[in-house]
Amino acid sequence: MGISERRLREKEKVRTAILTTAWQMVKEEGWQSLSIRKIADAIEYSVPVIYDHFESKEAILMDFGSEGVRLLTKKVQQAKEKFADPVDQLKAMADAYWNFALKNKEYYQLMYGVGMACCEGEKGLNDKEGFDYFVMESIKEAISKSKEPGANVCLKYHTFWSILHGLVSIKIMGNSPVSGELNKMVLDDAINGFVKNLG
Amino acid sequence: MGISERRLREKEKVRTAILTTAWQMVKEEGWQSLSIRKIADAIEYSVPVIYDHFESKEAILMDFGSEGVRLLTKKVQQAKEKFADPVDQLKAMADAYWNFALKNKEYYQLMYGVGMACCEGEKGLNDKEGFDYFVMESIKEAISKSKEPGANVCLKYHTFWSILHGLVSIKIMGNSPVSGELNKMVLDDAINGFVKNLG
DNA sequence: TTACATTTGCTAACGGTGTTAAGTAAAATA
DNA sequence: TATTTTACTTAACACCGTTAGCAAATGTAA
Repeated sequence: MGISERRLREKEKVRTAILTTAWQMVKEEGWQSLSIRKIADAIEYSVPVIYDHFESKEAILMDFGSEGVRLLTKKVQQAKEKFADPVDQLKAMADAYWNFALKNKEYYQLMYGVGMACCEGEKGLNDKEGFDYFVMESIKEAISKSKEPGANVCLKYHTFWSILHGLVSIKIMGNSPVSGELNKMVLDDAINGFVKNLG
Repeated sequence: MGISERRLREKEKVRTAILTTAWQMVKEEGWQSLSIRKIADAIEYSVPVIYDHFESKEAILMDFGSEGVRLLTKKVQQAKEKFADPVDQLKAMADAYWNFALKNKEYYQLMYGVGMACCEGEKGLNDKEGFDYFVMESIKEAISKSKEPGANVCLKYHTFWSILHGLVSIKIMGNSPVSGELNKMVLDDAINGFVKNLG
């Protein structure tokens, strides 16, 4: 009796439809204008059907949030793996982070609440396990080879991340009268300063 | 005939009541739960009265946004004036920025869209004239005394600002498992790195 | 003082939101 | 065939920002 299997498959189809429709809307009109009712309308089901698949609107957002974290982590890891030297790794990871954020503005906004309310308090930046680990690994290695091998790795990681997040946030909010080129220069300048300051 | 004056005064009183009530609500429950209807209820007027004083809800937000910019600029200016050396000025301004943001989380959120939607596109970071000027002045002076007097002031300013904004945003979103102390250390570390990298 | 005009504030609505209770019709099970 | 379960819908609840239309109070002019 593959009936229940078929049913499960069809249920999964609806779930996927919800997510792809929602994503399309967000890409077209931004997070602001995403609504349960519009999704329901687009997938040609009534509103409560959505609540059979997601507990709330926020649950849908969290789904995208996790996806964003996954994608970012992967990109950063791939960038890191291309180099053996820890400083090269840090520079590559910074670049990867920057590229991800600008190519996936909507993900980044949701993940870190840039210009929007995101997964209130609970999640957000927490389960970024992966990014922090990859970066700290490289920092630790770089520090151990430096003049100050006793430097605080966690502190340095936070500095690194702050620089990246600040740059990205400002760029995404789009009020900086600065061109994309200059922005890339700012990134390189900031990361160079960071690396030099490692010792 | 001071009648129209009295009327103007009373109108101003209502306007003030709207703003102080709104601010109190934001302080207590955050920007999310601010609503025109709740304000009307609290000031004991009907809803349309609010539209006699503000064109829209966003106009109220913008009012707070301008106020925030004014306050931040003032704090930064005062911090700068305490020192003559440009590097000391930069450090003092960074501290002032940091302190303002953490003591006035709600203002900062509104001004730069941290964890919320703010004055869409139009304003936001733009009319920050003052902060950018003060910082660039110090940077210019610091650079002229340095080994690389030809460095790009605008680029350096953006690096400076990115570091601050990143740090503040992460702290405000509250997902960093980092104590206030370490955060202050991160700030000092990042600004030190920035200054060293000026040349 | 009367007649008109302006201001002031209200009620009630429009169209939107997330969420849920209650009911129907179809399908699976006994 | 009768009963239970599932899938799905309609309709509501309680909000939201915004605005049209109206009543009462006030100011101005004749």
